[in-house]
Amino acid sequence: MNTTTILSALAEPVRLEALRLIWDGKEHCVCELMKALGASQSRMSRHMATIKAAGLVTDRRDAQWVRYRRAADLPREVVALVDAALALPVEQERQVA
Amino acid sequence: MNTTTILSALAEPVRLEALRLIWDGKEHCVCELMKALGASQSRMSRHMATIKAAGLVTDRRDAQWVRYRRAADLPREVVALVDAALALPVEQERQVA
DNA sequence: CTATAATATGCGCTTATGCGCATAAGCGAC
DNA sequence: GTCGCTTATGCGCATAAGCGCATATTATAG
Repeated sequence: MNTTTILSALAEPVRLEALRLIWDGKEHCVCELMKALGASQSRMSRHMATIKAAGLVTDRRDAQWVRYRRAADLPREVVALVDAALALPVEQERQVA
Repeated sequence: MNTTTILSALAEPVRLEALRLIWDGKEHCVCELMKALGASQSRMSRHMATIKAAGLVTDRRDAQWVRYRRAADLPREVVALVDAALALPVEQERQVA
């Protein structure tokens, strides 16, 4: 459990919005998240890897899908941090034009 | 008020520890912080600028010192976030040898 | 004025981050 | 085996972040 790693994982709009979706405790595949957030496949996959490396989610192979879900038994301090981050205003992605 | 900017400001050990010191509401000069955290002068100065840009602290000239203090009237969601971040374990800086 | 102290900043450098593209890998259906 | 779908990853590139060094800036004291 690494404080900076967790905070860095939160400090990116796509990752934070992915966490918002995942925070419901249900399973979400990468394809769902990438569509919901408008991210490319590789981009989404790597962001999920970052969130997973921070320990905030777990993943599970299910046929051709990988199901991500909120990690169980997270320390309450970590849950409080993520909750607090999700309480901040949503950010829009920078548009190109 | 920018969510990612705030989270990025927290996602660095020296900045987070500086915030811990500053979070007491009292004024702290850069020289105090750099000594307390073992950071060089320019490093500390820039980190404080980052925290200030995120809106978490304000500064004030006082003779040759610049006094930083926790920003007043922060939205309660932001205060909750910083509190939650400060509740996580302190990180030690990577030592060279 | 000079000297000293505290802080900010321009510069160059190194490293980290984020991205798309292409491809590999995993899995089910056939 | 092949095909199709989903996900991960190697690669190259562009940009951002972080740092030290030196110097500029701001202020006090004498």
